[in-house]
Amino acid sequence: MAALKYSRQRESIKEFLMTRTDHPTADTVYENMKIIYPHISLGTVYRNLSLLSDIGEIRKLSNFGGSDRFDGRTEPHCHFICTSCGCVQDLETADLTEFIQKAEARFRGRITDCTARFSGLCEECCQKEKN
Amino acid sequence: MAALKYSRQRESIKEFLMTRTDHPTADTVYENMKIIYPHISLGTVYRNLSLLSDIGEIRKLSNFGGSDRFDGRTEPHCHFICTSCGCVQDLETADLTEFIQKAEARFRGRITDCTARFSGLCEECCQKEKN
DNA sequence: TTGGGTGCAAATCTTTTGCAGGTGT
DNA sequence: ACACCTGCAAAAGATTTGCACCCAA
Repeated sequence: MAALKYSRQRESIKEFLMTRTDHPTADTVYENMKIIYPHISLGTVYRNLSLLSDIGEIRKLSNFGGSDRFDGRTEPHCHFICTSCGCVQDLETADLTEFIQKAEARFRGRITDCTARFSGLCEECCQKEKN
Repeated sequence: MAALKYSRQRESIKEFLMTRTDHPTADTVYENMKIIYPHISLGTVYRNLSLLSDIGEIRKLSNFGGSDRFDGRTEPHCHFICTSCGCVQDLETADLTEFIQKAEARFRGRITDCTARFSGLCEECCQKEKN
């Protein structure tokens, strides 16, 4: 494991993700970083996203249908994706730990993490459907 | 929705998936189909996998780190991926429905599906670690 | 000074698609 | 015959990587 050196790009990427709750894609991060660093490259964004997610400072949400998304919240929580508008939201699920324990009880290996993803209609799309 | 016509390639792909429990990637399916149909194309494999998954005869498991994987089992069940060897296994989780209900109780939209994915060490890798 | 970080561009990998010809119904 | 399906190849997207230069420690 290489020693980590400070980089303002990486700090900005992390800060940016902390301010967002919509789980942006790498490209969205890139677009926003360009405002601050006009010459930043997509490669740098990917490298840092991957690095941050490796050291656990952000979470990478693999394929919700298109590009990967990134999440500044690292505590365990679940995600919801709307099948109509495609938005991704956080979901509070208090029983995640319990759920993991139950699963581990009947599994012959070791479970350390769980990613639960719900899908359906978000509040907004639910409303629209009624009209 | 277009009318569905029989195709031996599609049947073989489905049959193949039913015999496997390791959730192969499109490329693995392709390699195996080539044994039966030497001239089959990767495009055909992708088209059929996507079609079968649309009509619910197979399940598509999006990004477990690399390519998508496909599952011949369609009843609700969870998956486990080993962080060490990368294998993907089925996991029996009886309480999935209950888990969904609990989540829906505190959500202001409608939840219709849930995909839960566990990670950790599989039985084999657990053993190896002890040595 | 040194090794990590960056920008740039090319390369890779996965998946999708246009097209012309083949095939089930 | 009419759609749908296929093989082939090119295209499209997303992510990774090689390289030369830059910068934090």
